[in-house]
Amino acid sequence: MTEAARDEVDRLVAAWRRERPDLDVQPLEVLSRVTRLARHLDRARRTAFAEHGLEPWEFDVLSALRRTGEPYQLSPGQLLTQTLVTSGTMTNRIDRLAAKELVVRGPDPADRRGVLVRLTTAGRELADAALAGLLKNERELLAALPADRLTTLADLLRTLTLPFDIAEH
Amino acid sequence: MTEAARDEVDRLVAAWRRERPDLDVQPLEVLSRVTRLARHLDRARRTAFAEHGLEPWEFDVLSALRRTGEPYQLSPGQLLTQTLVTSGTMTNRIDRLAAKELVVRGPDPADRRGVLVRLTTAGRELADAALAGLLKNERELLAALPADRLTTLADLLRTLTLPFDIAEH
DNA sequence: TCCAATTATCTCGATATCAAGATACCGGGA
DNA sequence: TCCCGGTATCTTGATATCGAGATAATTGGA
Repeated sequence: MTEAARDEVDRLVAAWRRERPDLDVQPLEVLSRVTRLARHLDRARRTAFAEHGLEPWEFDVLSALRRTGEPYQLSPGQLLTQTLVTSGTMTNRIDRLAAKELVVRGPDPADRRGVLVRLTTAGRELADAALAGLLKNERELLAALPADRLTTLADLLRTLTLPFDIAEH
Repeated sequence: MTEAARDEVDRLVAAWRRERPDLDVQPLEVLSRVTRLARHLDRARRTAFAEHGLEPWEFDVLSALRRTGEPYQLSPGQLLTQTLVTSGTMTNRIDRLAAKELVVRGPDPADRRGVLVRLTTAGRELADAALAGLLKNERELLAALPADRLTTLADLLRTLTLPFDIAEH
């Protein structure tokens, strides 16, 4: 640990230790980094998707449908739990994606309250192209760590996300 | 690995492996978890801060000023780099915090283009109270991991955030 | 069969955010 | 001294998001 560079969170934590030496601010070492990294990732993704004329939120929805497999359809409610947005937001998103003809909305034959959102061919192709670009981009961001360290990191993060994912059934 | 529970990202990755076995989706194991965890954290923080009548964005700004130490003031530009928002957003935030008399805006004696944002006494007290609540809350979220694992996690995350923090000087 | 509680989706108003451009000021060089 | 690129902040217009409530259909029990 002789010459590892300090990041913004190191500075943040040092500042708190100086100002509030009475508090244990260790949680920030992990959680502030998670928040800040997510923010940076958002920006990086925005640029990556722009090559395909897509916004991050559009990819969120299209990719959820794409990885479901044939016939590439889900209810708005299922899309909610995967994308962590509210129902009003999802309605709005589906409207806009339908206007671009990347998805179509159809009735659910089994439940007349329900709706099924299905990927069009154009939507599927776009999702596939954008995914390839995303993975290429993210692989570069992760190149700083060897594969076994990435596995460790993924495992540690899973421990933290698990309670949330269980809480929502 | 006999009975560890699967989280939402495990399902997501499994779905991609089934649909696109030709792609290496390992990056998602790390980065999707970061994004989703950040989202969950946002919500948890929102609830924690609500006890003090604060929004997360308000704490972002107040805490940056608080940890700077006496006289608790920074320029809008310095606040930008710490909170990762755009300048228009920061102007708006300062306006609203000033309206609630949690900060005051004053001229920078050394640069007439500049502005200095300073915490009021009410702002400082609120920041201190909210920080204590935040740490209590986040410690619970991290209780699932022992201290040495948290250190490992923080180190791994630092490796990923470092390039971003360096890029912006 | 009927009713109440639950579920699924959508509507609407308020608001925070971003991107791009405007304004004002600084500092160095000719 | 004058200019000019660079810097600091603010303004504006467009837009995505949230939260709360509305609507409609389902389910299970009396």
